[in-house]
Amino acid sequence: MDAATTLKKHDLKVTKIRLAILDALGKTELAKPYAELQATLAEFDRTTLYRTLLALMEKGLIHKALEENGESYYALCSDCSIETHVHDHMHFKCTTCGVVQCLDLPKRLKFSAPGIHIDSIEVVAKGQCSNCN
Amino acid sequence: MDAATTLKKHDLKVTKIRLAILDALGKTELAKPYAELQATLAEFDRTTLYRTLLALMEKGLIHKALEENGESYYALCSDCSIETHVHDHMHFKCTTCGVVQCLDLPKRLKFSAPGIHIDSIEVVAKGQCSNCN
DNA sequence: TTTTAAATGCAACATTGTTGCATTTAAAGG
DNA sequence: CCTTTAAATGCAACAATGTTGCATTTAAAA
Repeated sequence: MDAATTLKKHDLKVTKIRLAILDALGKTELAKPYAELQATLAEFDRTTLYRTLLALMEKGLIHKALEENGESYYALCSDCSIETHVHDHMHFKCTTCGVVQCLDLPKRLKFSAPGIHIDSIEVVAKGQCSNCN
Repeated sequence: MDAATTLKKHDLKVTKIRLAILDALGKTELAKPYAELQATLAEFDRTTLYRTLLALMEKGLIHKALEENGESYYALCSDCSIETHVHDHMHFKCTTCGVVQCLDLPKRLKFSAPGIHIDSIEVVAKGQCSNCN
């Protein structure tokens, strides 16, 4: 499914910056840092970028994969095309080259603690990617 | 062990703001958001707070428990008194009242993925705390 | 083609991060 | 208890990102 169709399916108008963001994130399976997105999309006002990222996140087309030292990394949702918005994956950051990617989790994690009710779990792993080790 | 002794053991001079930060974080087992720390420690310059938090993190007395929407939550390290700096715990945020706390993990987590080498894993869970459910 | 709600661009301001530098201070040594 | 000095602090300044209001433009429905 192309980006324009995806946007329409999520009740979002097809606009230039929305196509550009999906294109920028869609070229690889990797998460992109905000600064890189802003540089790539420098032709647009940064307020528009800010609001567009919010809109795409709200509709479940993209997600914030990692937030580290004030820098946010964004990635496409692998399940863009379906209704429910689940994340059966973890986020991995290579501490050598800096890439951030989404990895599948073999099974859904379960944790528990007395008295608390857990709705969602996020996992962030750090180490060396296949290019760096 | 009191805060002054803890500072000395980690080669940090005993200063007013360092004692104040350890005191602010030490009253409970909960992580405190940066804004709250800054308000509590308003008598100090925010640059000093910034550099002091860095110093305390570098020496392993405190850690950043969570970073969410640009807000960082800080907490004491439970193993302040020992040499090695390990975190066999997860971070939990109550989506109702907003509290962030460190919870023990029953066992050390292990993940693997083809081609990559994982050094560390962080887990962030969200849900309702014991007061809110 | 017309209409209009939504999207965009621009201005403005808040918060946090970050560095340089002059001043103050903790604490070691005499 | 003093002197000394490396470290800590406060202040100024700037960068990056988050956030809102409002006027203008535009996607897409009628």
